[in-house]
Amino acid sequence: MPGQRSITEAEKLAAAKLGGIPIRREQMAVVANIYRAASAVRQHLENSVLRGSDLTWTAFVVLWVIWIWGESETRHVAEEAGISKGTLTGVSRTLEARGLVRRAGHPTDGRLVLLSLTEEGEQLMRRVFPQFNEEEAFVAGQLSDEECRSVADGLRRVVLQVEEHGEERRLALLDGAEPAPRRSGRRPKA
Amino acid sequence: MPGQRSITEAEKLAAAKLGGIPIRREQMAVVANIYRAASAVRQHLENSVLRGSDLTWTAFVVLWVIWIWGESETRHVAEEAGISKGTLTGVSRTLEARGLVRRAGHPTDGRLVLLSLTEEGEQLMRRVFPQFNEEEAFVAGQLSDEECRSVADGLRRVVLQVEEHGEERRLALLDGAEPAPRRSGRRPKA
DNA sequence: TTCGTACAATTTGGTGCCGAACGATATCGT
DNA sequence: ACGATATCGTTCGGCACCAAATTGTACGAA
Repeated sequence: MPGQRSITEAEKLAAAKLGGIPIRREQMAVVANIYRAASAVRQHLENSVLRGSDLTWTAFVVLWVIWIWGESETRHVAEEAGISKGTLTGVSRTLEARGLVRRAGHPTDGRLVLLSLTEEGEQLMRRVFPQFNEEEAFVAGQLSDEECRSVADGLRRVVLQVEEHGEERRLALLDGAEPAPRRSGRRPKA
Repeated sequence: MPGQRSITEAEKLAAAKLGGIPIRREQMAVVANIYRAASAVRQHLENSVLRGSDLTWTAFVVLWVIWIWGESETRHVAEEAGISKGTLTGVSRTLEARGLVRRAGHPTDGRLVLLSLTEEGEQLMRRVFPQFNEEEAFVAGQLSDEECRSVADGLRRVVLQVEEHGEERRLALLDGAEPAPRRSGRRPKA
């Protein structure tokens, strides 16, 4: 994890490198710390409670979504879990092979697949989630309940900003230019 | 990205599933939103400024660290960038192949490798970082400067909590038991 | 009926990324 | 000197993960 040589020092150095071009310091700090915190939290949870049950972060999130919302269509699960449909196909099949998840076709629409927890999956979540939540409490241990609410609210506003205006913003930035291909992944046919 | 069916509803459902076992709601919300925000921000930045320069998030972070701190030993870069040493080996070699990074042996300690930016790498950062920072400002657009500081401070406390007490906490949780192997990755020899 | 279009999940190609094992170098104790 | 030990960076095995291509199902229009 980050050595935290202090972000404000980094800002000064960045400013120097740019020869006076102004930097949005607060916004830079918030983004940097969002990412640091996410890595730290994920790593802590994986290495404490999740590994004990042989679950990756993503696998746990998927189980959690199905647990909470009940039997759901895969595209909804993928969106809620924040992963692509393709990734979910693999993860859900792994979980099915381990007997934690059931995959069933939709009764009337043959295109859909419904995911639900098996009894074993339910038991797992009843056992693991309290431990998970306990560690969530640990990582947030330096924040009061009120501070947690405040931070969570600020982050929610960031998520909403990207969800509501991100696409439009990206289009404006490109301004007609082709979207620039991704380096990795399957190459476009054309 | 997440459909945000509302976290408070999720809490109620989770509470119901646990039959009255109490949940640390605020802490749960803060962790969930840290992760949602991190994904949203990363995705937005990758799909706007980074793809235009054919950089992944990780590659950019690595370049940024070297740019800010100057020629550095790889283990420091890895820690600061929040990735493992093994990952850095691959990333830095890719960047070297693209002419953005130089890799040099340490003059007196033969085990070390020093990373620095080439002139081309410097130019790239002078060009890309302002765009990057502009998008950082965009994603934080719904927060005032003061709110940014407050959120960043809260997140910093989370990071510090994990850095300072995470290891000890994990050991206490295991309480003597073997650390439980990871599902993926190379198998232990024993 | 039979297209064509829309939309579902899956397959595929390729990088990201972690952590155990490994090989090379440095350092300390004797 | 010289082996034991620590500490680099690298290699390697394997899942995560995205986005394009593909395959399969549904459904309205001709």
